[in-house]
Amino acid sequence: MSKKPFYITTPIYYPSGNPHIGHCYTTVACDSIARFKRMQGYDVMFLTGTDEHGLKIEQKAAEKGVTPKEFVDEVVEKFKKLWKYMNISYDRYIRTTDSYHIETVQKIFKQLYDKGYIYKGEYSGKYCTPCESFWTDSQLDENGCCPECHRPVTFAKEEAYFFKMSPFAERIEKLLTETDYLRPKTRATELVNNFIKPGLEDLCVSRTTFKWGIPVTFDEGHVVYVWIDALSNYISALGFMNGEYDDFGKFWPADVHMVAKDIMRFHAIIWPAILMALDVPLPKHLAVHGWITFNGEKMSKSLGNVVDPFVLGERYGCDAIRYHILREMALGADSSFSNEIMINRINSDLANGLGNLVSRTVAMADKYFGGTLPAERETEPVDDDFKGVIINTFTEVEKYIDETKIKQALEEIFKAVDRANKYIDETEPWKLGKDESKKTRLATVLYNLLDAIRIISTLLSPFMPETMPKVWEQIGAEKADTEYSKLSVFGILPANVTVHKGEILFPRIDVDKEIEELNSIIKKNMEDAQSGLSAEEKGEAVQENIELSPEITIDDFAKVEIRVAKVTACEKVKKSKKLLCLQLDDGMGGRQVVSGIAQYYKPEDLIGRKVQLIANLKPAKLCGIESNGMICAGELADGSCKVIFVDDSIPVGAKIR
RNA sequence: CGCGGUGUGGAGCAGCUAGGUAGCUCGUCGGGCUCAUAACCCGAAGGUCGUUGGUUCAAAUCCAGCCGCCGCAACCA
Repeated sequence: MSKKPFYITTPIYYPSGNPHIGHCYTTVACDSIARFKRMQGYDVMFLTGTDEHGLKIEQKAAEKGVTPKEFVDEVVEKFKKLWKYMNISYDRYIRTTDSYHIETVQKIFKQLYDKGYIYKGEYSGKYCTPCESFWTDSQLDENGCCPECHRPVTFAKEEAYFFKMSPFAERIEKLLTETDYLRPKTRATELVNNFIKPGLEDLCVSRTTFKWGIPVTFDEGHVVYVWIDALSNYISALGFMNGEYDDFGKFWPADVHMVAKDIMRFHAIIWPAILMALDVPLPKHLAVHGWITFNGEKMSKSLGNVVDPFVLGERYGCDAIRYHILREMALGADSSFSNEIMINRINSDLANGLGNLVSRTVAMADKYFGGTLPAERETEPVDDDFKGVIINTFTEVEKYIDETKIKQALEEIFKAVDRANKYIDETEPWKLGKDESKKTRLATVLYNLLDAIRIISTLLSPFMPETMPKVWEQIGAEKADTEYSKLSVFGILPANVTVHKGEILFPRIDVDKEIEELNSIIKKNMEDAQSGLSAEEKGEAVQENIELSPEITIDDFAKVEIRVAKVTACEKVKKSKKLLCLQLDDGMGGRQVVSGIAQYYKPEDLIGRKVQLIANLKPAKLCGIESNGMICAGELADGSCKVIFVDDSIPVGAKIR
């Protein structure tokens, strides 16, 4: 009987920086499912990897003065190191710089071209030279200017290849709304309304503005842009259109692609479209999860709250980290990673619940029987309910795993832990231990507990692969006792099982003390990050600017008219997150300016203050509101900005030069 | 009138599709127990289920309006 295949993937991560806890999230989840499926007897292919092309990598490498390949090689090693540390059992690691992947991408590109799904297009008048970017008609702003820098676009005859999306719109809509491809399905309407109903736009799939990518074979100068390059890793890794592997027939279509919500769109719309164009079956499920937030805030390097997985692992063990991540993860929703929640979870579930259960059970077997139970039994009615609950756990967990609901699966397992702790209270083994005539009953109770722990720990082993073997050692379970087929049967451990008292599995953590220490680590990281950032980035930014901005003459400068203006009124632009609408007294009758600083200033912070106004800037509309000029602000390293206020002694309308 | 989601005891959530005693985890308080990692077990307190109105014998659950929060789109002139 051949094993049934199961194919699960993480996204391929973009190695422009070091891996962090966010990367762990998806990967640990996939790893757990992969391990579970292996335990169930599936032939599992678990794929992860890195998406190594693109402009950003090219730039980062240039900053460091190394080649792009050298740059990614280094980061990839860090990813692999982290996965090893987190016990990630991937079967294959794909790098988009691997030659076989390049081969596949080039062939896919060519095939889609030959089939007519990819065509060569031109941007006539839709190229922004300073941004080196192409824009489609609908991307341009109200004035037909570049949506990034809002300078006029040129009629440069840049050419690019496009992938036709529209032929697949209907099928994709059905895929999203009528099948259970998307998990959770709640976001399907959002996708359909935002992207499919307005009409799917053709996708730009090649670039000529950077070199670090897979060359288009039949058109020199063009490089395959991210979509086809990155997404097709899921099939190139199986040997689709390349000679490296021969697993496509076996493992495709994928059972689960797991991704975070920010790249849901690409996997929900673009990837199916590419596959449809290739006439290849679609993957079965796309499991989307949220982001890790830290104390309620989105994780961000500039905030310094990026948790280093290695630091956490050192402190609590990587299984505890894995458990917390998995236990908090809900499909679709964000999950919090505050120190307090994490520590409390580790304490209550792992230390007090599971760890203590193992500890007290083994300790009693040790204390009352010297470690080895006598084989005689004496059952009582209370045992039946207990055994029933434990055995039932298996069915529930299996069901949840098939639905990619890891959180619920873990909840189910820990219900069993609670039930076992309660069983100890029901049976009061410490009383039995004092009565010589009840030794047989006592042995029965302890045996039931040990066998329950056998089931619980086996079910948990895909999630906490490092610790569960230690449990087996303690309860005297042999490898054969922990087989999947024995999870639904009670009484697998030998009747005269011998326990081995061992180390504490999950030490209880002193919450207050620990949080204090973590906070100081975070604080230190933040300081390091800030000093590191500002030194590094400032230096580089200055250099870059000198290189990038061409020299201008005094005449050029004279074209810019900067004047002092006073903010007379200010309000937030409704329905916009970033915009403030300012009324300015410019000494020329007043004007209205819209500025993207709402995240940093409240309207009342600005009213009455004097600012620098670029007075002769061409008017534009933002969110439908007219803006006549702009006010000057300084940009900080973290992307925020500070308005440059003017000394009150300078009169309104004064020209700055 | 851009699109979608969400608002439930101190915190985090389930319940809402198929209306009918409001449930779970953590926390708090009280009790029990002592095998165990100050762990475990039992019990209690604590909720106008965002708000207003409607449908109904009956609404957290259906409908409409309003308010708040989040996401997407848009948006840093």
